Amino acid sequence: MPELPEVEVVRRGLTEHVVGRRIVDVAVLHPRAVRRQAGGADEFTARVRGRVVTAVERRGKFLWLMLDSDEAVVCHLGMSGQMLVRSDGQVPTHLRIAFDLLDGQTLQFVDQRTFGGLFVTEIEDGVPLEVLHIARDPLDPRFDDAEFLARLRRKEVGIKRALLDQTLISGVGNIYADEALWRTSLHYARNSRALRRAEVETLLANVRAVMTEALAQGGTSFDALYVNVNGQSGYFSRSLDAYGREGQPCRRCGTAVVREPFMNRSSFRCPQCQRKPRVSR
DNA sequence: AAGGTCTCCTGAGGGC
DNA sequence: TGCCCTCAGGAGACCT
Repeated sequence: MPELPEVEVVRRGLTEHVVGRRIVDVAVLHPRAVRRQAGGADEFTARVRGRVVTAVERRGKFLWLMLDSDEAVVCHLGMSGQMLVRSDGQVPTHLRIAFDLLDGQTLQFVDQRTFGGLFVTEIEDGVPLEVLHIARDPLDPRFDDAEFLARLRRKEVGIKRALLDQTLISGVGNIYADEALWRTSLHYARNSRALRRAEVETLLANVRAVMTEALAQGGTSFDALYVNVNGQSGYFSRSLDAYGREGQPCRRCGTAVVREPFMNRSSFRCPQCQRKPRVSR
């Protein structure tokens, strides 16, 4: 479950269901799920077993469980990861890691494609070591708009690439990048250096607005891969204006939305409202 | 240094 | 029914 709103839905669910609970045992069922753990599954298990979860935090698409050892279990959901809390004893097909909680519930990391994963690490300044290089996300009150603008001007990069660069601004993925660009009437290839301050401010306001609206609706789910900790889907997909709307009329001007290859995936835009820049300045 | 391309995986859906 | 193709909410490693 990838972008910020979907990860935040999971964070809130975990806060409700696992904070204060003790992890009595943990089983790693697929080694790829802990490939970022030095020492592998044995090390992961040793550092997690017996610990109490004290908080669940997030930066961008990274999520972590704080432990009473002052270490953190960091989680990235990748393309298809889920964190599920259940008490019905069911074992999903792609279960990769299972945490047995003292209260009888099971916390499951389920991941069809195994692009996601978990690892235990140390905390520095409140953030796991491996998350330190990730920028604050736009819903973080300490996100610095002026610094973001300054960094955009220090480079010459297409604006969508910049939105997807987790070291510049975190939490934005392919869906919300396309939605925010549509709302701002910007083409994805607009040069970051040439954007006016007001355009960047409007873009940031739209990133925040679309993510806040999506969060209120439980995130974007196209299928059962993207669900909250109870297995329920969000319903923001019905509110999308650009993403996935190839051939359908732009909700602003009626022109058919186009899909174009971009960074080995797809970008959706209105060819009328989001004109291709003539030159990259 | 920016921007292509490929890779890691599994599964769904379309065309024939 | 099967087979082959393309595609998917991420992201790091190469190459030019």
